[in-house]
Amino acid sequence: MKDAVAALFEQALDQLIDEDIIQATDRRVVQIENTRDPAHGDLATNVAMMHAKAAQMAPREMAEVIIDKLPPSKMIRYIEIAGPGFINLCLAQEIAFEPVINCLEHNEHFGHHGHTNERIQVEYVSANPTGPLHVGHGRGAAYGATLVNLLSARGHDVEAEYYVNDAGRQMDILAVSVFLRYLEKTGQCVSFPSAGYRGDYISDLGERLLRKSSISSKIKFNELLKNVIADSEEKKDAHIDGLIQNSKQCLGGEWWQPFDLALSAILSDIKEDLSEFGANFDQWFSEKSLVSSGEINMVIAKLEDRGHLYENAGALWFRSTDFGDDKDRVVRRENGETTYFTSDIAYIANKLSRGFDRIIYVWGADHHGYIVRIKAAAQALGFDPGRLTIRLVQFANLYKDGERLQMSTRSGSFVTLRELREDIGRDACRYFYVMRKADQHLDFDLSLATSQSKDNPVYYVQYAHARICRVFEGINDTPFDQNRGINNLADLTTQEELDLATTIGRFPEVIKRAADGLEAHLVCYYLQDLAADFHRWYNGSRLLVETLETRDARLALAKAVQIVIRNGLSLLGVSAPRSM
RNA sequence: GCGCCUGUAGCUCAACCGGAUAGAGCAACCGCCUUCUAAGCGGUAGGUUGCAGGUUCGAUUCCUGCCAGGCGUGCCA
Repeated sequence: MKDAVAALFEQALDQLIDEDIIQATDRRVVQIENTRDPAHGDLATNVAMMHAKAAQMAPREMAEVIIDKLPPSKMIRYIEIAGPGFINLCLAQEIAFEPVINCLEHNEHFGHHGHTNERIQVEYVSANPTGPLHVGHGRGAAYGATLVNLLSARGHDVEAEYYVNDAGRQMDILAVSVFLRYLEKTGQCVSFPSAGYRGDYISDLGERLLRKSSISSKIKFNELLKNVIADSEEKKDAHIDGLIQNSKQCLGGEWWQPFDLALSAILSDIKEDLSEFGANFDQWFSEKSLVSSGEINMVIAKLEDRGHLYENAGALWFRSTDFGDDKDRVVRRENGETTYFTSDIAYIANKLSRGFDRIIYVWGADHHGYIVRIKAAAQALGFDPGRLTIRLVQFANLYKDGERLQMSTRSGSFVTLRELREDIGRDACRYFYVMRKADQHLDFDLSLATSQSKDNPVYYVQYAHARICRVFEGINDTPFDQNRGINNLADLTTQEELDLATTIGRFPEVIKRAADGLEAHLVCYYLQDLAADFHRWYNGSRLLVETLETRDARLALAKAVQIVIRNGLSLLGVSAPRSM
C-alpha cells in the first residue's frame, strides 16, 4: 500500500525533474509514513518539505506543485496539505480492508517477503561447551533464533551456526576437572584446584568416566602435583596449567578420554537444550577442526605474507593497530600455542570464504572489545569488513517478587536456562528475552512472566488468539464461508474494525523493519498493539450475529487477526494456543 | 585514563534510519460481566526527553561539551 502510494509520488518527482523544477541531484527518496493522528488521514509524506529548499519554494507551495503532478489513483480519497508542508492522504474506503483479503489469501505466508537472493549467516549462542547453558545465554539464544526467523521471512537465505570452542585452555581445564573428580571416585584424596570447574555435573562426569573408561594408567594425585606451583588466589592459573600439563604427560593418549567424554556429554546437553528452546542450527562448527585442517597455520602464514605480523618478546603479534585497534594482539604465544583470537581469525576467514553476503555475529555485551579486532582481522586478510555485522546483546537481570536474583558461577549454583524454562515455560522465556531492544539492559520479571493477566504481554497476545479460536468453535448452525465474508467486508464500518484492518496491513512492514534493523523487539510491540485492537473490538461488539453476511465479514476479520498473531508468534518461537 | 553502550511519565519501556499535540503497560483514581473466555474493555491523571550549546523550516533522533550509570580495556576464553 505504502509502496504503491510512494510510486505515485516518485512519478510526480520524475515530472518535476523533467520540467526542471527540481534538479535530479536534489532528489530524495519518497518517505510515506503512517499517521499518528487520525485527523491527519491515513498516510502522510514529507516530500514537499524535503525538496522545498532546493527548489527555492515555500514547503506548502512545493506541496501544491507536487500534488498537481500526482497521477490520478483510485486508492486515494482525498489529499490535503497540512502543518508546515505535510501532504496527508486519506485512502479510499473500498481498499481499507484489502490487507484482510491479502492476509486470508496468503495465510501462513502473510507478512513474508519475496526472495532477495542475499545469503546471510547468523552465528549465535556459541557458548563454551564447558557446562550447561545458563540464563545469561538465553537472551542471545532467543534473539538469534528470532533473527533467523525474521531474516528468512524477509526473503533472505539464512544459515544459523554455532561455533563450538572445543579447543584451547578452557577445554583443558574442563578435562582436568573431570579427571580429578574421577581420581576422587577411585578413592584418592584430591585437593581440587580453585580455578577448576566445580558444578555437580563435573562430579557426575567423573563418575561416568570411572564406569565407562578404560584408563589403564595408575596415576597418583601426588604425581600430578610434581613441579606445580601451589594453588593460591594469585597463582591459581599457573597451578591448574601445571596440573593439565602433568595430566597430559601421565595419561598420554588416554588424556582424550576425560576430554572427549566431557565435551560430548556437555555439547549434546546444549544441543538438546537449545532445540527444546526452539533455537535451531544448521551448522555446529568445531574450533578443533580449524586446528586439524591446518587453517590456523594457514591464516598465520597469510597474515605474515601480507606483512601484518611481527615478533616481539618471543611471541608473534598481529599489528591490528593498523586497522584502528588500540593495541596489537598476540597470535602465537611465547610457549608456541596460538590464542583464542587466532582461532577467531581462522574462523572468520573460513566464514568469509563460504560466500555469505553478510555475516551476523550475536555476542554478549561483554565482548564488545572484540569488535574492532575481528574486523581488523577480516580487513587484514583482504576482506570487506562491511560484510560483518556484530550485534551485542546486553545482559538480563532476573527478578522474582521484586528481588533481583544473584547468579554466581563461582559456587556452581547458577540458574540454568533449562531451569528457567521449566520454571516459567518456553513461551514466556522466548517472549521476555526479545521484548526489549537487544542492546538494552533487560529486567526479566519472573513473577510477571508467569502471571496470567493482561499485565503479562505473552498471555495478553496469546489470549487474543485463543478467544478467536473459541469464537469459531461457537458456530453451531451455518458454517463460516470465507468468500461470503470477503464479499461483505463493506459491512464493517466501526472505527475498531477499520483500525484492525490498518494494523493487519502494517504486519509486512513490521517484518521488514525488524529484519532490516535486526530489531526483534518490534514484533512484540506490534503484536501487543494488534491484540489490543482486537480485545477492544471483541469487547464492544458481538461477532456471531444473526445476519450471515455481517457475521462472516466479522469472522473474516477475526480470522485475519488470528493468522497474523500466529505468524507473529511463530517468528518469536512462541506458541499460539487454541484455548487457555 | 581511554573505548563502546545507555539516560524519555513514579516504575518498565516505545517513538517507523530529522517530522505535526512524545506514546503504551504497570502503579493511582473512576467505571463496565443474565452476552462468543473479565486471562478482557473504557475513562481520569501523569513530561523542561540527564544538563548546556550547535546544525535547520523542524531535534527524543544528528554534532560538541559536561553530569550520571553499565560494560570493556591480558601472551584468559
